[in-house]
Amino acid sequence: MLKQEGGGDGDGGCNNGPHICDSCRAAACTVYCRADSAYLCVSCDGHIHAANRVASRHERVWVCEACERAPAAYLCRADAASLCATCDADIHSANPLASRHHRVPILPISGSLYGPSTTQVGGEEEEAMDEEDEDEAASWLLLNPMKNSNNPCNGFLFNGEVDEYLDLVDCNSCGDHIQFTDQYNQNQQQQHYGVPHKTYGGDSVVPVQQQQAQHFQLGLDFEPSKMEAAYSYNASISHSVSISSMDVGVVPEATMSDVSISHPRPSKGTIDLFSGPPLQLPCQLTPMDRKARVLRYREKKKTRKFEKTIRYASRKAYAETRPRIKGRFAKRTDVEAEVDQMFSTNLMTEAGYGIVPTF
DNA sequence: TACTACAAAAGAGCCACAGAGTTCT
DNA sequence: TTAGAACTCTGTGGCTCTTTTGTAG
Repeated sequence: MLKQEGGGDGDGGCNNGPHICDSCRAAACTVYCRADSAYLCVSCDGHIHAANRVASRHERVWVCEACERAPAAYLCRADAASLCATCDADIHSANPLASRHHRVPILPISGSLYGPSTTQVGGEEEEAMDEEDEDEAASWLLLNPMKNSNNPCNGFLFNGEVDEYLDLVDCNSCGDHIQFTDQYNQNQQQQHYGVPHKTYGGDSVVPVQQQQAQHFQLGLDFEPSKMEAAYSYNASISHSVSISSMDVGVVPEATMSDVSISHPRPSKGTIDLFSGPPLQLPCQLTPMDRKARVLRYREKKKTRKFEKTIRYASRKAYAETRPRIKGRFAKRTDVEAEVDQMFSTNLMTEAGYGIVPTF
């Protein structure tokens, strides 16, 4: 397919952290300039390519939103994400639904990306999408944990419910939720390092998708000094929900990507934040902030997953073989227990380790 | 436009049991 | 202080029921 461009580190891969801006060497890059063969952050790109007319005509492409290490080659409309060839292949070959995502080759962008005179070649769609996303991102992100310091637990909604898409890291200090955050942190650790928190003799812990975990480590530290602490984003949604878009039918169609994230039906007893009068952003955002927010939002949107993770494959196996009455687990009869005993014995023999195989 | 009836979707809860974790002796 | 027993808690999947939302008349 597309040859990996640039490849500053020569790895061309998607397995390390985000590519650092070749100019300031501080922020994560957001665009790749072909003319300069350079990865640039929002700020440096703005400075460099607004310097003169020649520079402003440099063709740039967004950096892959998944790995942040290679120039994007395709735009996935369903995920509203720009992806490099490698990530595109990875993500969209993961399952049949993902493979149906409509993707289009990304066209280079030129001119000023962030000013009012944005002239993107074939970027109108992107721009329109930006607006949509910005609005939505504003809804999602307006409770900025950094800025809204009155309530240390502002990741939680008024009735104590967790808004799972807000950053939870800052809530560690909230005493009422220590138990939750402990669990969260455990899970986070587990996902972060791809190592089970503990190794169990019996229950074989299902390995967390390490590749995905890495994606979450990348974060979107556009302004490391300001944002890193708040947004060292690990995207652990909840203890029973994992976050891969690769192993689930996520956002199957373009419409889904819009519908599913926007205003999920509030469950009983929850407060619908979207139904009230329009909430105001806590402060005026700079274009850079907005861009960063949108990108961060997109990243979350992309990696969001509603399917639960099986932590204990053995329990799953037991549950599946367990007799049921109207969906409920039923007591085993002696005969069933015997048969089950035989079954598990055979399984142990075949597997060789006495551990229920993971799926 | 307001109301009613129905369908669809979503979420909660239930069940038994293996095994991890905690407390007690 | 350590070992073992006893107890408590957690997680697992499929079904049903309830609630909410959307649509048609």
